[in-house]
Parts: sequence; C-alpha cells; structure tokens
Amino acid sequence: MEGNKELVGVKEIARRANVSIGTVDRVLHNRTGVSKKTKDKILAIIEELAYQPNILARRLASKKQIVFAVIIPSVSDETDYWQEPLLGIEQAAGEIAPYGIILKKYFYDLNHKTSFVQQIDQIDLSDIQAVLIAPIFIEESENFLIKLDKRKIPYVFINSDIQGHNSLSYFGPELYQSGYLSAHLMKYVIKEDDTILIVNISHEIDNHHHLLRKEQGFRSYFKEKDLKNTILKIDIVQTDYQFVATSLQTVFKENNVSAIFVTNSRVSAVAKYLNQTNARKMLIGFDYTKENLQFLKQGSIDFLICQKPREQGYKGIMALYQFVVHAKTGEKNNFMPIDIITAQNCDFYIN
Amino acid sequence: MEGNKELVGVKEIARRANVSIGTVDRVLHNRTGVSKKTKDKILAIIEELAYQPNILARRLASKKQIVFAVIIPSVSDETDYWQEPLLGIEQAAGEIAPYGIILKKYFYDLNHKTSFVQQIDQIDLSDIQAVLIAPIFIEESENFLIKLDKRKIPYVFINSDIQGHNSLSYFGPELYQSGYLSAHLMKYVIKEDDTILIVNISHEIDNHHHLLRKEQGFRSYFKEKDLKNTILKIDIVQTDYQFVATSLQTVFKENNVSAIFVTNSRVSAVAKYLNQTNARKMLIGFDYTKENLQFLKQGSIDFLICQKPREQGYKGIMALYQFVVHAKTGEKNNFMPIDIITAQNCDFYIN
DNA sequence: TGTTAATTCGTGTACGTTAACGCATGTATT
DNA sequence: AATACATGCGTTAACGTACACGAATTAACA
Repeated sequence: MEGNKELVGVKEIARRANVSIGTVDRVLHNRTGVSKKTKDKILAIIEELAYQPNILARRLASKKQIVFAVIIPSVSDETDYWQEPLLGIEQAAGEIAPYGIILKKYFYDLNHKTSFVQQIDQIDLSDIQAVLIAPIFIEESENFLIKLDKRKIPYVFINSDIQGHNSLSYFGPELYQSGYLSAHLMKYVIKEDDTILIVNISHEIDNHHHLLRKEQGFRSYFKEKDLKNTILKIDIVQTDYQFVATSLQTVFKENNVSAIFVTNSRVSAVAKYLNQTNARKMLIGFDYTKENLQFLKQGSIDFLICQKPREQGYKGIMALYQFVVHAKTGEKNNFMPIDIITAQNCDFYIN
Repeated sequence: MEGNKELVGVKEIARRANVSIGTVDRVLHNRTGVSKKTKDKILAIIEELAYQPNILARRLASKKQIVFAVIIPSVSDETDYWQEPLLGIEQAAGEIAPYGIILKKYFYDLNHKTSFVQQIDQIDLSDIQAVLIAPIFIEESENFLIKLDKRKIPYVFINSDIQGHNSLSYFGPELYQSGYLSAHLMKYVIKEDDTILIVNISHEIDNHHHLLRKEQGFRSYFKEKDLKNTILKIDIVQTDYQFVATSLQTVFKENNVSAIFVTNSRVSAVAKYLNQTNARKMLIGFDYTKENLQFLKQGSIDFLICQKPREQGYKGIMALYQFVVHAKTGEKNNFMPIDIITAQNCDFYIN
C-alpha cells in the first residue's frame, strides 16, 4: 500500500543485464551503439521492473534546458482577452522554471494572418521540445502542425481546436453550449412575445466561426423549447463605440427589443449604449474584462459567460510539462467550465 | 531579460568565503560547528549572490522523504461531499510524488469531535513537515495548531477558516456571499408577493454556523433590495428522506411557498419530495453531488451553487508544496469562486 | 609544557543520471 | 596483410547538494 521502497535505477538494470550503465543509458534514450540483442534484453528488464527514471537526477545531470514555444495572439487594444491566458501561462512558467524549463513566446496579430505565419517562421524547431498554440488561423496552423509532427514535437491547443491532428490535448471552450446556456438564462426573464436581439461585434473575420457557433447554441435552445420569440440579429463589423451605437440605434428604432445576447466580450459597448440612452434591457455577454465587469456591477449587464481564459493557458503549459518531463498524458479534450458571472459572485471569480 | 545563467551554488559561495562547501552547507542548514565570524561572512555572501539552492540536487542528495499530514472528514454515507476535496488532494499528491513527497491521511467523523481528537493524537509530529487540515471543530483544532506552531510546522486550512493563527493560507468558500447570490438568482423568478422558504437540513450541529452564514447572506439581499417577500424557515434535524418529506409537508400545508432555498447539499431530498408530490417550485441548493445533478438535469432543481471542493484540496496541497520545497508563499485568503450550475452548463463543470 | 577536550573546519562519498571518451572487437577496402 | 572504419560496449567525470568522518585548530587545565 505505501511502501514501494525498492526504487530501481540504471545500476540495477545494468547489473541484471550484465552490461554497464552506459549501455542501459543508451537504450533508455534510444541512441545508437547497442546491438539488437542486448537492447531487447535491457528493454525487457526495464519493462519487468517497471523502471521509472528519477527525474530529479535526470534534470540535474542533463545541463540542457527544455524549451516550450508559446504561440498566441498578442494583447491588442482591440481586446485584452489574451492577457488572461498569458497570465496563466506565466504562472505555470514560474512553477516549472525550477525544473529547467523555459518558454519562448511568439505573439501574433489576431487581425493578420501574415503576422501569424511570420511568427511561425521565426521559430527554430530544432531547439524546441514542445509547443502551446492558439490555432486561430486554421490552414496556416495545419501547415505548421505537419512540421511538428515530422519532428515529433508534441503540441497542445488552447482556446480553439483543430480536429484531425496529433495534438496532446485541447483546453478551451465548447462554444455551442455556452450559447445554449445564455438562452436558458434569458428565458428566466423574458416573456412569451418579447423580441430578442443577437449582436455580433467583430471585424476579425477569422474569428467569425467562433461567434457563429455560440449563436447556433443560442437559437437551438429556443427551437428545442419551442419558444416563439422573435430573434433578430445584427452584425456590427466595426468595433469602435460610435459605430456600435449607431448600429444599435437603427435596430431599436424599428424594433421593440427587450433582451440582448452579445456573442463576445464587446458586450460592454452595448451596455454603454443602453446606459446612455437610459434603456433597460436584459443583457448577456461574454468574458470577464475590466469594462464588462464595471457594467455588470452597475447593473447594465445581467450575466457574463466566461470560460476561464487564464486556466486555459495554465493547464496547457502544465499538460506539456507533464508529458515532456513525466511522460504522463491526460485527457485529450478539456472543455472549460461555462461560468456564469453576476454582480453577486464576480468578486470571487477566478478568470 | 531571459538569461540569468550564472547560477551560483555552494561551491562558488565557498570559494568567495575561503571556506569549504562543508562549512557553507552547515550555515545553510544552520547546524552547529561554525564560528560566528565565518557564519556571518557566508551569510553575507549568500545574501549578496541571492543564492537559491538547487532543489533538484537537494532532493536528490537528501534521502529523507517529505511528509504532509492531511486531516479531513471521511466520506460518510451521510454526505459524499468530502470525496471531492480528497480527489483534489490525491491529484496533487500524484503530481508532487516524483519530488519525494508523501501524504499521510487522517480521516475523522464529521459527527464526532472525539474522532477528530483521536486522529490528531495519532499523528507523530516529529516526522511531519506540513499539515493540511479542515478545521471543522474549532476548539480542538486550535489546541492542535498551537502544537504545530511550537514545532514551526506550517499548515493550511481548507473548507473552513479559523482566524488568528499562523496558517499559511485558506482555501474555501465565502459563505455569506453564496447565500446572497442565491437570493439574487431567486429574484429573477419570483413575484412580489411570493413566499420563500429557507430549508436547513443537518443534524451536524457543529456545521451549523456554516448554514447560518449562508442564510444571513440570503436574507441580506432581500433586506438591501427592500423586497417584501415573506421568508419562512425550517430546520430539519434528521437527514433521512422520510423525515424531510414529513417536515416539508407540514410547511406546505399551511403556506403557499413558491421558491425554496436549501442551505446545503441536501437539496436533493427536497427535489425528490417536490417531484413525488408533483409540486413545481423554484429550487436552489448547494453542491455538485450525484443526486443533485440528477434532479438538476431533470428540472426539479433550478440552480446549484458550488464552490470547487476538489480545487480546495488540490490547491491546499500545492500551497504546502510551494512553501516547503520552494519557500514560496501565495495569497493568505483564497476564496473559491461561487459557481452557478444549471442543467445547461453542468456537464462542463469541474467540481 | 604537555595533555585533553572542544570547537571549527575540510574531505570524501553518495544520490541517479547524462554523455563524453576511449577501448576492444569485427568487417570491409586496398 | 595492413589499413581503415564501424559497431558495441565500459569507464568516468560531471550535475549541486547532504552528511559522515576525521583533521586541524583552539581553549582549558594540569
């Protein structure tokens, strides 16, 4: 139960196989210079003893650092969303730094594919042991993944997933369900014949499928429950407040909207508009950003849906660490919880 | 920015101080056998170089294990709540096991102080480096903490806090606010003159202040918002279903209750009763247990409030690890997020 | 002054692994 | 037959720290 004291090491393996520890070491790292026969014998003994290398000794003896590449969007004034994953990444980095692991970070611009490609090209794969990547640009990412696969460099995705690749794991949201949940929360408040407005605010075309997926979830709820509310939708392709305000004004002039679902963190712009025009409507949006929080507390936003951006970064790095250092693999798909933030629990939220 | 290569070790310190590494080692562990003069000199150099011992080498060279004592309630049939913290604890244990840390667990019975004392007495403090404890029984815990303080053994609290002690940190809920939040959620649904019922189900007297704190938060919300709803309350001191059902029946006969707030995980019993009597009322309770989850999905429970029991255990152990091994301290008070679980997001919840 | 006992310190080995170095063999090339 | 070169392996010095052992120095006392 508690005492598996007799931890064997290379010495014991060597003794049993009648070879030197050098040879054992060679097969452990499958380097060349061992005959098939002895290699098999040693492998068998390793198997039999269920040998676990002592990682302390290993890292101590090996002077080379382990390097993880981190490829994520930069935090723009456009959105400070990516600050959070970065914080998580840096926390993890701090925790594993004592074990000789360092990070190399590559930031790309969410609005420009070219910047992504540029960063990718800058990476020297020959001195990188693992990769954490937010694969926003699908095609370009896939080209990169193929290179990684060739070199057998493990990688994990955060924030968005690409199917059909050998990623170690994915840490991020399940978008559909978050839209579905939003609809449910909305239903608590609206009446039978209320009109609902879905608002997409984004000029980042490549992110659009993100928003769409949430919208699908949202609409599905109404369909499944057979609710008859009118659901309007507006795409706002400029993110500055003036443009948003004007767009909303147009809609509101022609329709009597009583609840709004904003599909991303831009909900604060809508809240601001409602505030200024003194219109009180139910409002649901995404992400625990500074501006959103302000409107949440002040009452303009009813609910924020949030999916632990920081944790995505933290866990992503940790998954790489567990794999590279301890050869442990965890779950492949790690959907973040879909958190509901209100003015009452927001102070305790861990982003 | 990135390269603080020149990591100094005892060797360098010894060289600068014109002593041997043995002497340096002695002052590092402040053992005896070093003259004050050389000791001061070495200390000064350590300071100057901001020497950080290499923990890998340290743990490798030191054959002794580090032992953490874990003192928490056992999972009873009464409640399987404590299974979750335990899971978190065991996950953390798995992660730090490679670094020579082992756990000794002491389970006590929530219903019996004596069992707590009994477990405490069983612990041999001389071979324990740190303690994780759920200090449910305050007075008895305090006696124990004094002993720990004397031996300078660090400890962290989970689940409930005791003020005025040298605990490294606390990981657990802020109860008042979770009651407050529940009230807010309820307000979305109830009408002005609806009657509300608060239900306490517990025969564990010592846990009672937990429940009370939530009730206070709940009531405060109604007071602050100046809501005029009638709030009834019932204490149910037996936890078996029959007793709960009978108690509820009595209340419902005399009052027209339209929403119920159950102050702990026993909410499933209430849900079951509502189900059987075909009564539909808004229902809010606590904790992501198997039974609760079932009623949540099926629609009898509207919201579950949950505070990451697993994470409490995980983070508690990790805090001890960071302190004992890396001499790092984190925040003292770590209130868990107050999570809102509905049928729509429950599948993604991480307990 | 010599003897003894503290006190203060240096040396050596160990922890389990890595990896450079080098020594035997065996096989192919002139 | 002499030379070259590859293959298969053992030896050994690190990595940074812990700690036992014993040597040197000093203090104490006769």
